[in-house]
Amino acid sequence: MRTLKVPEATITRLSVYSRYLSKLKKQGKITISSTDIAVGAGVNPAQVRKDLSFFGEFGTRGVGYDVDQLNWDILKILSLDEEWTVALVGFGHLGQAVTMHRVFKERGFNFTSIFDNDPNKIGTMVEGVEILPSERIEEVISKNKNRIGIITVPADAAQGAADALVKGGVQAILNFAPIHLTVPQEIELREVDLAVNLEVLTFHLDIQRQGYSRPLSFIR
Amino acid sequence: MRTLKVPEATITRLSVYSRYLSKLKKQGKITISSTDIAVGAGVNPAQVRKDLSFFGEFGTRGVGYDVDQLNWDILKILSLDEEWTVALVGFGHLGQAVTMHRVFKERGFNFTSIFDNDPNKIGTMVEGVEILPSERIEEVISKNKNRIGIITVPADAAQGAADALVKGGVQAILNFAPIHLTVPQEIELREVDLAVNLEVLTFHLDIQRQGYSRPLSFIR
DNA sequence: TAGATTGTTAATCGATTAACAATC
DNA sequence: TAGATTGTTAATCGATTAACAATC
Repeated sequence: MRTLKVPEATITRLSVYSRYLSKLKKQGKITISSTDIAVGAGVNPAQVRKDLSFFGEFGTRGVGYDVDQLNWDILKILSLDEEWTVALVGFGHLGQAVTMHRVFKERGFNFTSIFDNDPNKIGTMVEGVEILPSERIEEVISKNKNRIGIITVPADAAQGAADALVKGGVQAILNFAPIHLTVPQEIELREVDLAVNLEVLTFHLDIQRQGYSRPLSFIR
Repeated sequence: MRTLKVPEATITRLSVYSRYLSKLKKQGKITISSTDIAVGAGVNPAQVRKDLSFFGEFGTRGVGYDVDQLNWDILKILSLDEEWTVALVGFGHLGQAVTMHRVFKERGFNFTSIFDNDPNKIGTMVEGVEILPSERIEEVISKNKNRIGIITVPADAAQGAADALVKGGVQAILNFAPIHLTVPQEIELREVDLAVNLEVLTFHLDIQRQGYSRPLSFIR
């Protein structure tokens, strides 16, 4: 077994490259250079080649990469050559946004378990899936064999949702609630914080007022 | 003027610390150590102290930090001591999720311009704000003096939305569309990619199958 | 004074990028 | 062969963390 040290950032970029390649394919493009991928993804060309080099050789020197082939290779690396069934806890606005999000469908994610505690929502069908109360998370998740859980509940309910998901047997959690969750070591946890991203902007906008200069690395 | 090299990651963590401090304050906690902040934010204690050190000295040796004071100090650093008015383009599920999101209200963000091209939505009021067609972005943004724009339209409409926001005079853009946008250098751009975050999880879950080992830095 | 905890330096660690040989 | 572009090494750059003096 090869042992590689793949940076987390490499994985996120591979996902971006792949989506850009899908788009290029629709446009009928056959081959592409690392420079062009870099432009599409907003990164350095050397970065693109380095990222790919963790997983093998995918291009042809002097020529570039085959758009379709490279896309498939990356999808394979990301394990997107299989179908994934996902559980979602919290069918509020954010939960609805996630389940309906075009990009998740396009990339083969299937929401097979949906939970919410609103009595008006429980029992409702969402694209063939019944909304269930969160007390049934453990039971239903393990029945449906969901390996990934997405949390879109308010902050104060998020840890409870995570605990239930873990009990039900998920191996990975994507948390959108604005709170840091504690999960067992072996569970993959990824936290996406909407407010933080907005607050990084406010920091930068008033940077002159406060007299902090930006590091060179911020300059695009 | 002091010249500091503040890592982008420091800013995101400050935002997380601040939210955790708000929570602690509600719980009646008066002082806190860097170790406890670190636990709440899921980072290293040295990291917390280092992050703060870019901006000054906020604690008392041997004692710790005053919860409320530190929170205000961080809010000041992030420029959250002022009100921010925000423009949103795309009032689909994701746009609704963002405007309704509790955390944005709590942190003082005010959506004063909302755009969507759905004829059924145009003219509708959302908490006192009328939904307008996106051809009016430039005009309305500059009238409302929005400095920040949030993009929650589908990928193929995102660049157009960004261009209009820039023409209207926004200084920062938060992009949720799954595509890399091109904006003038002086515009702060932050891209939050929902699909990417899910695909990082699928990569990790099938890592054994493929035989890639995870770097030590991944181990929590 | 003893114990606790900050603020900061220096070491470590990791990620990005430039450069270039390999090769189509 | 000349031009183009990859794959990879080595250098650079930046971020994290350990350690400890300062000090409450």
